[in-house]
Amino acid sequence: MDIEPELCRVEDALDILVGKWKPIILLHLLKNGTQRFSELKRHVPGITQKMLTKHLRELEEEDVVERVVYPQVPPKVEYSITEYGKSLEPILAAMHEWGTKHVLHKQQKIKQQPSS
Amino acid sequence: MDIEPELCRVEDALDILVGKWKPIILLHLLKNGTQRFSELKRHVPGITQKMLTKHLRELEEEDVVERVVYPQVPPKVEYSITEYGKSLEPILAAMHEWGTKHVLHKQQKIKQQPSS
DNA sequence: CCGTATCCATGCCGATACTG
DNA sequence: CAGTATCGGCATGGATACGG
Repeated sequence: MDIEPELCRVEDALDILVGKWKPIILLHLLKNGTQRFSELKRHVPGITQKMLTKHLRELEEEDVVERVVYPQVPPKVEYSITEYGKSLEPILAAMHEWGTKHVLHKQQKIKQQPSS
Repeated sequence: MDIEPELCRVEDALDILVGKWKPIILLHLLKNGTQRFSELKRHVPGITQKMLTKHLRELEEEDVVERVVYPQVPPKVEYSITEYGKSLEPILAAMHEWGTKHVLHKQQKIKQQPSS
């Protein structure tokens, strides 16, 4: 470990990952491979079309996701993780492991703070 | 790998880490141990008092940082990482490694997009 | 089916001034 | 020294309606 804060390159990855639905979108694409817009929308419950479009565009801009449009009626658009995007998986994995390991901590806290 | 998106626990860690100055603050506390408010302010160039206070309070709220006040004049307040907070280090390390490994990718992009 | 456009609420963050 | 108070800009994200 022992990361020099001055040379810290932590922000770059964070910038890509931050966004309300971005992690889940990426995990879906990582696990299930290529997905259509409507498939993603179904699998990410609660997300609106606007946000899904926006996040996908941003991830595309970062070269993390690839977008392929099939010029046909009705339209068909497929999204997939790029090789570059796959390099983010260790980070997601680290966060996921941390999250599963520390669910208890969170539950303890809720006990301490009795609801109104 | 192969994280089930449905059981995804990625957001918890992310919520703690997200904030303009939080990663650098944590990195400093991890590397240099206990630090006074003014020390942190010096070592995090550009941060305002307000943001430093705010972020530290939020990290404290998450049990990631501990705050110790010495009741004396002039005031002295020391901050340090908790054991729980240290568990975040692998995540920071993963992001840092990713960042250093992919600086080049970013530079390539800038070349492709000639400035105005 | 895969988007845009618009409106709007909230929150993050900076700048600045003030305090025990 | 270590904060708090106030103001204001800007980005994020939700709701909804519309379009090719």
